[in-house]
Amino acid sequence: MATPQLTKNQTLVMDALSHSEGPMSAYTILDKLRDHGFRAPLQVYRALDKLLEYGMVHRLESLNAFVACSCPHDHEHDHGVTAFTICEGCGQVTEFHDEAIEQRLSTLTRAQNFKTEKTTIEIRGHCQSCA
Amino acid sequence: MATPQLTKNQTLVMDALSHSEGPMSAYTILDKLRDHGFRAPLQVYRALDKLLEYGMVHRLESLNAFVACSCPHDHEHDHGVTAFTICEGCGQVTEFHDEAIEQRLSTLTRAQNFKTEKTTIEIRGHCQSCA
DNA sequence: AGCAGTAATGTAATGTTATTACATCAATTG
DNA sequence: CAATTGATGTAATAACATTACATTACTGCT
Repeated sequence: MATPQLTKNQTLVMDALSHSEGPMSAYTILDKLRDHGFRAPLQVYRALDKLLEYGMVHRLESLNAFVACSCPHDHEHDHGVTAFTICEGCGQVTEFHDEAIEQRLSTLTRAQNFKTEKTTIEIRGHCQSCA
Repeated sequence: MATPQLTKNQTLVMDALSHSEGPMSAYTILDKLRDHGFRAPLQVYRALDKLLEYGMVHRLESLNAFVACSCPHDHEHDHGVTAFTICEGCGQVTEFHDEAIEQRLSTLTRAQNFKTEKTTIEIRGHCQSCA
């Protein structure tokens, strides 16, 4: 998917996430952007929907929070399954991709004739520094 | 972990989940149990916390909902990583376990010196019937 | 320029999920 | 039986997300 030109609100939300150390909730983003004219949650959620669609942002289901995609390159092609380690101590989130896991999940879902649309893999624990 | 004797509220919540076709939200459980004297969300959440701890119930992060564990036997030992396919059509949830994925995740987290506490794997899509 | 159609935005209200705080009751034990 | 601990009851509030509707901005066409 080619990354389209972002709108004003999308750009603001993307910048907020990019400059953040870790994941942010929609309401945290909202608060960060009040100075830029944001007033309501929907402004954030609408921007996030698009950014998720473009693959520039990921949603962390177990945190109800969002992070900028850590892949440096553009988002023109799908990166397959994305997985995360999430440190309970410092909040650090590390994104990774693994072909072997992807293959294995594919085999398993295929065996049930299940058509995968989105895969969530989130590992909660403690990072090296916080262990 | 040995499964302890369940309290009244825990039993009610467990029964509600066991007899349900699919996952239920905490508030749906609450509504089902009003006739049995439930009045407040906390009664449900407290019971769920224990049932999760005992491994008798799983939380589906991507749905904010809960399902009874499908393992038939008691819950005295850990089953390692649990994964789910979740059909967007009919809501059917299938629990599965795979040693290969577990091993691979273990290798990957070990490489970052990450100490895993809980792993979430949820695959959204469509089941054979709903494809 | 004028117009129509579409995408983006603004705002309010509401719906859904989860937790905090505090009081009470019940079972166990020394 | 006092003391502790675990379970429960209740109210209030916090946190996360969506619906509905009005308005504005952009695009393409004549």
